[in-house]
Amino acid sequence: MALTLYNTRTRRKEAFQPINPQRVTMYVCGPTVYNFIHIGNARPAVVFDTFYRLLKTQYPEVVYARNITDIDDKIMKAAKDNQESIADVAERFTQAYLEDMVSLNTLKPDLTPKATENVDAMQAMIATLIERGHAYEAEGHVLFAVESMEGYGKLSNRSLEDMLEGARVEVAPYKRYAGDFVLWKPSSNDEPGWGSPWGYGRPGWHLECSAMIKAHLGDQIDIHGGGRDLIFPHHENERAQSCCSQDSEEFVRYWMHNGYLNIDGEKMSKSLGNFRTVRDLLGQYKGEVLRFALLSAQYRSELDFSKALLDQAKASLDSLYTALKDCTDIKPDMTAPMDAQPAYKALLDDLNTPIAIAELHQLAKALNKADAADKTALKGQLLRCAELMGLLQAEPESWFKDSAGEAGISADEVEALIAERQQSKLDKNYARADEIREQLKAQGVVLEDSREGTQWRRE
RNA sequence: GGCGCGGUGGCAGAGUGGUUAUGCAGCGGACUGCAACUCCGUGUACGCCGGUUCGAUUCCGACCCGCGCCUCCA
Repeated sequence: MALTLYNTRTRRKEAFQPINPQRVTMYVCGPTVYNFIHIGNARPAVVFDTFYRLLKTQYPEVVYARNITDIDDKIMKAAKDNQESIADVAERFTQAYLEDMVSLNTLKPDLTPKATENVDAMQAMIATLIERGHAYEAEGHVLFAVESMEGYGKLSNRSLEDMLEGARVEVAPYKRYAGDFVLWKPSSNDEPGWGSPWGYGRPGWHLECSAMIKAHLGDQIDIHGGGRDLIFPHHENERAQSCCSQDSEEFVRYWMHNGYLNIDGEKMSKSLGNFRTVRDLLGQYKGEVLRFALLSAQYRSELDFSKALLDQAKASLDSLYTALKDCTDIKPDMTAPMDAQPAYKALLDDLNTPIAIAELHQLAKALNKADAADKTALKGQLLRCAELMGLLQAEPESWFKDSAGEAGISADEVEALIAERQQSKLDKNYARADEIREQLKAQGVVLEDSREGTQWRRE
């Protein structure tokens, strides 16, 4: 089965052909740790995690790196505002991020490089760029000279003239050319920094990814991912740094960018302030619900974030888990080949998760209707297809009985009321039985009677 | 000003030059003490106007509307 994906650089879908089929490399831009991540930040984490899972089914080794930007002016500001050290702020939000990633059921990347641990590699790259005539020093800064690179702007599909025409930024006086960007900038004594041939200072934002890719993955990688808003300037500049510091026209084979998460039709962003943190949402919804919602649209599309979206995600998962709950005693066959699975094929086509999810529903429906003999295979197919998307990995029992956020009525209390209701039913006291049903319903607990007894679940 | 994306049934969201997913919600039915779950049935929607075509939601052109990047941002 061939994997195809949309390459931002060429602006079309291409068959995926890794540089080395024995070892596929993928780098995704992680967070700048100055705050909790918002649900929009979670989208690339979930999308590329799914892509990572998919790649692992096709290649013997996949090396996935997702960085942590732990030195940045925004972190410095947060530290100042909170009267905390920069290291403490970075550490605190790094831990929070990793916890959020666990809640969203993302696999741990193979590498999680931190900017502050790779300053040497960054300085080495700066030195090379200066040596090769692509960078220059000015007033304590080192700047990348964009005019020195043929093809600058190729990734984001824009020309230097066009960019400057619409420019809304003031041009620093020490720049030779308005579009030049910072590789190294000076720090004052009370600011964090490192000694360097260009003075005490700190790296520019774009540099860390270039340097860490080179240091940890090599001169060329297969896939580089991130949100659409990183295409320019971040990835354009990364490309400039990497390509110009070595003799290669491209250092990334496939650039992949996810679309925005919107709120009321507008991009969710920290600067607009219209965001919801993952942390906050986890108080009301399980991580799997958030994950499902993020995968309910194809990754390049915009996705409108709303309560309705999450409620629908929850309802869909309830329906899928119901199918699993009803065959808890069936041992799934997890060995059948995946190649023919429609859900798998859909994912191989540029990660078409909406179709893959639709196929999950088809499998669940087939499972509900199947004879006992067929359930083993169908349950296995459902679980394996879902696993590719990081879904349906919980026990149905806990899915339905664990509460999402604040604990409501306890399981023991529910069981006690069910017992009382059972007795009421035996006594033909249906009024009391219905009263208990209503009482539990009001507390978010639904009862389901069957021949085998009464089951319950939280809504 | 430059570059780019999108407008699909009540909502979400795929897809296709002709047989028009999927989920949620709704409606009818089976099942049920009641209910839930499940199952069965039920919805010809593709912004507007032209063009190409035997046939367009799908291709081409104009238009309208929304959004994004060009500044930190996933």
